[in-house]
Amino acid sequence: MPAAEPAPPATRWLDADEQRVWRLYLEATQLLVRRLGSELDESEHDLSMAEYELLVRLSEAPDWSLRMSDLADDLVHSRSRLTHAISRLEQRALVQRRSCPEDRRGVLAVMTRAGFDALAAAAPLHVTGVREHLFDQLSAEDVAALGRICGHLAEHLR
Amino acid sequence: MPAAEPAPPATRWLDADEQRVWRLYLEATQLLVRRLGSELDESEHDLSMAEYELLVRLSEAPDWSLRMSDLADDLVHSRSRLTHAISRLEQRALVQRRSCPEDRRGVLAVMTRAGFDALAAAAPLHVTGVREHLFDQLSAEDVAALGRICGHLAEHLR
DNA sequence: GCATAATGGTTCAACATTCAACATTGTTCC
DNA sequence: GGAACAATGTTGAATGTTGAACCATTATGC
Repeated sequence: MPAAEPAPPATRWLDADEQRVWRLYLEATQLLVRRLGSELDESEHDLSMAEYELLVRLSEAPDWSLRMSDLADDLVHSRSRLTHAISRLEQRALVQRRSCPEDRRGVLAVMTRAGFDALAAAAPLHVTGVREHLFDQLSAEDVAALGRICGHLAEHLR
Repeated sequence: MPAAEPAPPATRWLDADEQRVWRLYLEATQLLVRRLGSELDESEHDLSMAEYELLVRLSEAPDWSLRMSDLADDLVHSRSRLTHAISRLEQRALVQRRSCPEDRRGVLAVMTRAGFDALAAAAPLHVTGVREHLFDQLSAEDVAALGRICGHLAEHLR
């Protein structure tokens, strides 16, 4: 007689409340990024939210430059996605590629002056959106809770 | 003399703490959906997370059927996106289209038995992921807070 | 040293999403 | 009843994303 499969542990289903929270989380997140995205889109600034975030990271880095893979990890993007995104920004002269001195496999993404200007031009609109649609909707306690929660989740998932 | 432009209200920038929360929120969310997506992807179940969510909504609807636009709104997807997604699922016979009796503009998406089976097969894995990566990481208070927070945000954005 | 493995990044093709244009049906209001 | 308008879905093209295969370089083990 063949050995029986070990019984898989019973699934711990979500109760009604957990389902509600999970769906609200997905819905709120989708609505938020869609709203911020369309506000940017309808403006004269020709940046997507992903491009905005990318330029923000570069703007904070020494020499406005970061290794491709660091940037990808920061943004939680695949390597491939970052390659394409940087190529598009490079076409538009908002970013340049430079080879990395220490590691000849490496590539540095360097924001140009034009990149900085584009970021600076879009920043007021975008930040206003984040404030209006996120922080203005929440009490100080809830903002603190959101930080704590996302910190836990990110730490677990990283 | 031409009238001066009214001065735009000064941007209320994010302070360091708000920036931290905002980035953690984006990072945690990306990490979470990426993780859940890849767990589904690596399994034998041939469903993306978006397809899973779509089938879930249908599974809860009377007759396993919903109007296209209701489904799109539920999922916070564009009409076009839903059209394409349903077409792909229809190719795979997991969903069917039927015309809507009351409104001849309308189209009903109806889940098939095969669709239900695919959903049921994938559910234990996916639900286990949501529990493990989300609910198991948070205290009961934080889960409640997350629900409250996302409820506020969604209500404001809807 | 040299073979092997691991890392960094790009490429290509498949796939998914968006946007604008369109066709059809419903609604409003005169 | 008919004209304008709104709502529902679809289409096709452009764009963005993914995952696997790939090349070049660096690290590791013997």
